[in-house]
Amino acid sequence: MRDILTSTPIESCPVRQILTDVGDKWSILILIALSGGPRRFSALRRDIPDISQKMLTQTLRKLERDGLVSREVTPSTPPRVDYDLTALGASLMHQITPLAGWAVRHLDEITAARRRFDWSSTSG
Amino acid sequence: MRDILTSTPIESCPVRQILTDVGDKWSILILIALSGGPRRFSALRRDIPDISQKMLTQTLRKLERDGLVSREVTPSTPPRVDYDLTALGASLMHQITPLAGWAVRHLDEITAARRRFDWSSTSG
DNA sequence: CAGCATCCCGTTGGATACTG
DNA sequence: CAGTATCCAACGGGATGCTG
Repeated sequence: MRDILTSTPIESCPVRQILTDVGDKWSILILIALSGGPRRFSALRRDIPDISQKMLTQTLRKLERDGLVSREVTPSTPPRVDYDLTALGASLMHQITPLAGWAVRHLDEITAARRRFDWSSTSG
Repeated sequence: MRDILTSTPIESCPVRQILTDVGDKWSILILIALSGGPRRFSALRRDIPDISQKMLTQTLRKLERDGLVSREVTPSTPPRVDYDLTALGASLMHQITPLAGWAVRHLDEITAARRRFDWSSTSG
């Protein structure tokens, strides 16, 4: 597996592509919110209280561009926009879920490792 | 699942923690390189030609701090440092591998979606 | 309601030079 | 060989104000 690193340009490493894609500040939170079912723009804002309107729009556009999220506009007044996971997005979430499980199970371990590291840097 | 978004502070979402951790520019590439077995600093530089020495050091330190990578110094002249996955790091990679498989299988689909999106933005 | 446009700052990461 | 230190450019992302 190691040879894929040198044999291909960095950018084309598929694992890296999706991790940098979904590894930004808001993408997974949006995907998690949408995995509960379709959701309007304003509903997503309530789901993720800390996100700014700019970043929600921007991240949704990116996810739509990647084919992970669908966007359906109802041109009423006021306008209404529904977002949903595509089949591709849902299949990605099926991969993320076990990873989430791992994260939950091992978060304490990571936190403990950090404490040990910071401690032995400070004192010993 | 959606309620974990509002019921907890953003930072404590475990999925997000590991994704922002491993989602930076170099972490996974290093973890992939190390999943082939222990590796010296200079060997890692060769495995990942584009990485700067600064970022290799920095990222290795972070991974070590998180308990994902071990660092063993042999104080000879010239010095020798061996890096390896810890048990925790290896178990994380067991989660990443299926995700990598997904990425490889669906990369074309994502690329196609992007082309469609960019095309319909430009013209029609 | 669901955006877009602008300004601005903090962080990430690259280039380069030096060291035990 | 395996780092550390410094400087600097680029990008991500927050705050604010305006619009169909």
